[in-house]
Amino acid sequence: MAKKRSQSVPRKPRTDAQRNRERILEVAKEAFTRFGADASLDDMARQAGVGAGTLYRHFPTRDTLIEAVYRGEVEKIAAAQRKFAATLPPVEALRAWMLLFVDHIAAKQIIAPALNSVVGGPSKLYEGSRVLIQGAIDALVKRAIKSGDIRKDLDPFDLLRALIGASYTASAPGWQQSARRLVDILITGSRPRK
Amino acid sequence: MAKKRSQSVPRKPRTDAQRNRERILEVAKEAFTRFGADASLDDMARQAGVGAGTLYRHFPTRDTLIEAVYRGEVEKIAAAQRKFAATLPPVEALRAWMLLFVDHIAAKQIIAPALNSVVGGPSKLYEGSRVLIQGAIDALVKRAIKSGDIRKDLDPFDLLRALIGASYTASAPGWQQSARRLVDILITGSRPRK
DNA sequence: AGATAATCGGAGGCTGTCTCCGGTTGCAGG
DNA sequence: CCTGCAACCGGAGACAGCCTCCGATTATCT
Repeated sequence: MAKKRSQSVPRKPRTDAQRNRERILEVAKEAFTRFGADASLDDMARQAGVGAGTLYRHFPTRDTLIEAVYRGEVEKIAAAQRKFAATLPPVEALRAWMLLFVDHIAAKQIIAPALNSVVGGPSKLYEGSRVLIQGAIDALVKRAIKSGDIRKDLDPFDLLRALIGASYTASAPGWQQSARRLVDILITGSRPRK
Repeated sequence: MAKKRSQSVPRKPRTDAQRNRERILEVAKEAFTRFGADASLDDMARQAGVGAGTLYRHFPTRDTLIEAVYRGEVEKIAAAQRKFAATLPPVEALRAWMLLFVDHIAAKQIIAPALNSVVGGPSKLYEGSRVLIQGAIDALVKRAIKSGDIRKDLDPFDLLRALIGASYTASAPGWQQSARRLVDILITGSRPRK
């Protein structure tokens, strides 16, 4: 009775499948940032040297592919929260994180559309990412509230919504300064009424 | 030599053309709000009882159609600015207008994508609307600055960007309260540093 | 009414999405 | 090693939406 994989253990994926999956992800990342969220999937398949069927088996819908591509990005943002919280005073941590958020989002145009669901749209696809992002800003806001720098009744979501707006318009010239100013306004507006 | 329309005067449009144009606009408004910005144009043509060719002659691209549909909405928003400015104190006028903006935008999902260009995206298609919206918020902000309720160095665009974010996420439950809170935060954050 | 110019609308080319399935290839167990 | 099975591969093709083209139709002017 050494090994028996009758049905429970799904068997480890074949190496070629794994390789293909990664090639597709690579190509997709490139394609999405170049052509936006509606780049041709068939093209990506061709460019990754696989058939369309393979692509669609790995990523049944466009959304699953997008999600897979930008999951890494989301994890970076979540990780940054921990770093900022550990090294900066509450308000500065929040500010730094908000700026980073806008930066990263803006860099990858893909994400913006997907974020709709992050903040509560109908699709349940991005649930995992939603949890990460929300957890990050929740922690930062909670900390800033505790230190008395932020109004007690602030809903972190409100800030998130505004940030998404900023990222949507990130193509416009001078958006970086604008984003910085917007973050300032938001933080100022979130301080306790004196 | 009574009338001569050799080439200059373009001749008034045929009544059937006019009628078709309006039917298309009606159907398009409905379709866009129901299915979002990428509803099928061929479907609209069918539903309006015209051929695809007719639709595309009236509105060469999807964007021109969108613009035509939401132009009315934009004009309403611009008009409201004048009303508010005439009847409310500066800050309240600004607040009221911002809320109205989010409301109207949210009602028509179509607009959000189009607004990218309003705030300065690459497309020149929505130039007219951009001018209207920008003029409105400029006037309100300028007035509130003059009355000393708003920081002198505030860029109206910054507010606009945040509002667009709010409208993007307007499908989420409770977005109306969220929008209201966000507007409050923005206004508070825009007051002069004491 | 007749000429003229604009409009109508559907057929059809094109492109992209997604499915289906025969052929192929890696992965155990003998 | 080698054999069988399960999983994977990939391209053909059905389908849908976008947009164009052009013969037939209809309004407008003289």
